[in-house]
Amino acid sequence: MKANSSNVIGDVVRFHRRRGGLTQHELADLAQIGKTSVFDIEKGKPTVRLATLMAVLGVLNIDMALDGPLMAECRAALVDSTGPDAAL
Amino acid sequence: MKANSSNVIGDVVRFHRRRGGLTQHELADLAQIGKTSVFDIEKGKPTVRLATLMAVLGVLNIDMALDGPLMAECRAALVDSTGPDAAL
DNA sequence: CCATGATTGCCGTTATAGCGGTAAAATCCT
DNA sequence: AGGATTTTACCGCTATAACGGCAATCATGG
Repeated sequence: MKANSSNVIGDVVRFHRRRGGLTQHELADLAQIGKTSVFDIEKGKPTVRLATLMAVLGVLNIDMALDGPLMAECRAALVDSTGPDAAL
Repeated sequence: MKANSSNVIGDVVRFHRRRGGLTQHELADLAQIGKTSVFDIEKGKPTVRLATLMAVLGVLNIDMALDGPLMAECRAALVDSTGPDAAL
C-alpha cells in the first residue's frame, strides 16, 4: 500500500483504530501523544513528526516499509555492512 | 523492507543518495530542505517531520508503504469508500 | 426525539524541528 | 603525505508542531 499519496496514512490509521474499538482519545493515550495529533494524522496533515506517527502505527500494529527500484541492491549492501541478522 | 526498526530509513536514504552521486548538501537543495535535516534523517533521528522525510524520499524515488495483518481488509474498505481509482 | 458520547475545529502556550553558519573530523583523490 | 571534499557536530534563531481546553457538530442508541 503506497502511503505517500493523498491521506492514505490517515485513512489507514482511522480504519485500524475503529477496528480496534478505540476512540481518538484512547489511541492518543496508548501512543502517549495528544489527542490533537491523532486527529491531525487521520486528517492527513503532513507536518506531523515521524516519531509521533510511528507511535500511533506501533499501537495499531502497522509496519512502515520503504520500496523502490534500488531496494534489492540496497538491502544487499546494508546486510553486508551491518551483519546478516539486521532486521531489514 | 521494514522501516520502523533502528535507523533503516537513514541507511536507505544514504545508500540511495550516494548511488545517485549526491552530497548531503545537494540532496538538501533538491528536496528544498536544510542540510541539517538530511544529516538528521541519515542519522536516524526520529523527530523529523513526515513532510521533510517525504521530500527526501521523493527526490530519491523511494516509496513509503504501510503493511500489517489488517491491510487487505483495510484496502478493500477504503477502495469501497473512496472509489476504485484511489491510488492506494 | 432527546441524551450521550465521539469527532471536528479553533486558540494560546510551550516545546522543539529546521535552519544557516561555522568548525572539527573523517574520507577521498592524486 | 597533503589538499580538497564531504560529513559530523554544535550553536542560536525562528517557525511551527504538539499540546490541553473548550465549543460546536455529528453519530449512536434508548
